[in-house]
Amino acid sequence: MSWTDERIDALKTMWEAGQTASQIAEALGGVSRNAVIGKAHRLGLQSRPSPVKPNEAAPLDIPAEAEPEIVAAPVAAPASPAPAPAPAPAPEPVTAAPAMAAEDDTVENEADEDEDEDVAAAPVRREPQQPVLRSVGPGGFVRQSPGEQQPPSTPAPPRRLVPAKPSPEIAGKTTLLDLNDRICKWPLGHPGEPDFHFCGDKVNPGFPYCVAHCGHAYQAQLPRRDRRPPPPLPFGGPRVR
DNA sequence: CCCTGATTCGC
DNA sequence: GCGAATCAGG
Repeated sequence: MSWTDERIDALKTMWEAGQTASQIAEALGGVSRNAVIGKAHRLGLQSRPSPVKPNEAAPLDIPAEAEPEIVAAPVAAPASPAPAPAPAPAPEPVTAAPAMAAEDDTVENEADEDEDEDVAAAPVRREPQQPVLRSVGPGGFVRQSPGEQQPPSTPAPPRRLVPAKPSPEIAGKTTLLDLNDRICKWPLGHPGEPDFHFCGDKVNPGFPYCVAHCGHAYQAQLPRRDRRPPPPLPFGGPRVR
């Protein structure tokens, strides 16, 4: 399995969204957690708080007390409830699938679609290989253990595979696949919901978000006694169920 | 033990 | 460049 542009892009997005290397590896399929980490580093992606790196304190000069240090605000940073990837797309179904789409990795699509669906209305760009996003609960990830995955013993779908159909609500919105280095990755809505999408505005250069959302994600670090108790609203409020 | 990311180093 | 092996903290 090689690092195609799509896979690299997915890696970047998920890494920046706060997914763990394991989750990313599982979502991409065909790569190990180590491979994801190695690739992320080679790409120069910024390290997220590592359990093993106590953070190298700058031994150089500490006198700069003039400006308030900018830190990522954990409250507003949309790091935790990132889009949870769908089950691993079963990279190489070794069992000869009869007459499947040849070129691309096929999305796992157990939902049987009948043919008369009209998908032409959605101008949303679709990559067949991209894992479908799914999530559970407020801020919770879906971790799928190997045991609960689709048994590979049923790899021969009797029906033709149809690319996952994005919901009508997502039409025209910025989806995961639309993300790149230039557009705001601030999530709107909740992963797994039909209209979950991203801000999509032009980024504040050097940041993953637009100027407005940078204002949410990055806040001046105040002295402790002046801090407000952080409102736990990572994504604009708990999911209503 | 499990998890995590970082790093190394042979390929 | 890639990723398994290894390390080390939680």
